Amino acid sequence: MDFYFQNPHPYPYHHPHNSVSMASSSPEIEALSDYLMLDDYVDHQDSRSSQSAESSEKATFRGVGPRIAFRTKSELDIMDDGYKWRKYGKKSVKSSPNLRNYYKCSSGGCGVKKRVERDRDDSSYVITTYEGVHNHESPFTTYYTPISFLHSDTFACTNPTLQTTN
DNA sequence: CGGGTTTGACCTGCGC
DNA sequence: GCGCAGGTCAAACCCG
Repeated sequence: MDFYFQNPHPYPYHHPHNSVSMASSSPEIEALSDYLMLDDYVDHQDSRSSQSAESSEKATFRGVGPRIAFRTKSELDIMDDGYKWRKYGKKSVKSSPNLRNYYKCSSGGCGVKKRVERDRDDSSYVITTYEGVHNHESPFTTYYTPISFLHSDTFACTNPTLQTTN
């Protein structure tokens, strides 16, 4: 897998009770460390995955949209990002001693998936990988619209396909 | 009873 | 072709 770090992350983590992108008041979430940009064409850089086991994670996860991965220091395996997710699988993968969980967006017609696993090097971190673009607003935005969030330079979304407002 | 989780089986791609 | 590894399915189960 090829990915690289960037900060700040563009994905709309805007849940007030689990606001990873902002100063965290939650004891479980101490700090956001990184987000990872996964891209099929980015193969010129191997900033982190020096193990061959990582690169053996091949294109089986390729699919229907952009992939974004977050690396978050959290004791919680799943983080409420405002969307409803339904777990559909769990696997132990060779590249990590930890289990990997598979989720789909439970909204009808929305095929966005995410994987959640613990960092193989530091199990206090959780790696969450999103694939695809939601074809609907977050249920959360019905009563909380992160307009200022999306318009701020700090949290500007660099990937237009990820913007939740349209 | 409806929706989410669990979990083993199944599918698919890839390397040998 | 075979085996391995990762991803998905789906029936059983759980819980509010």
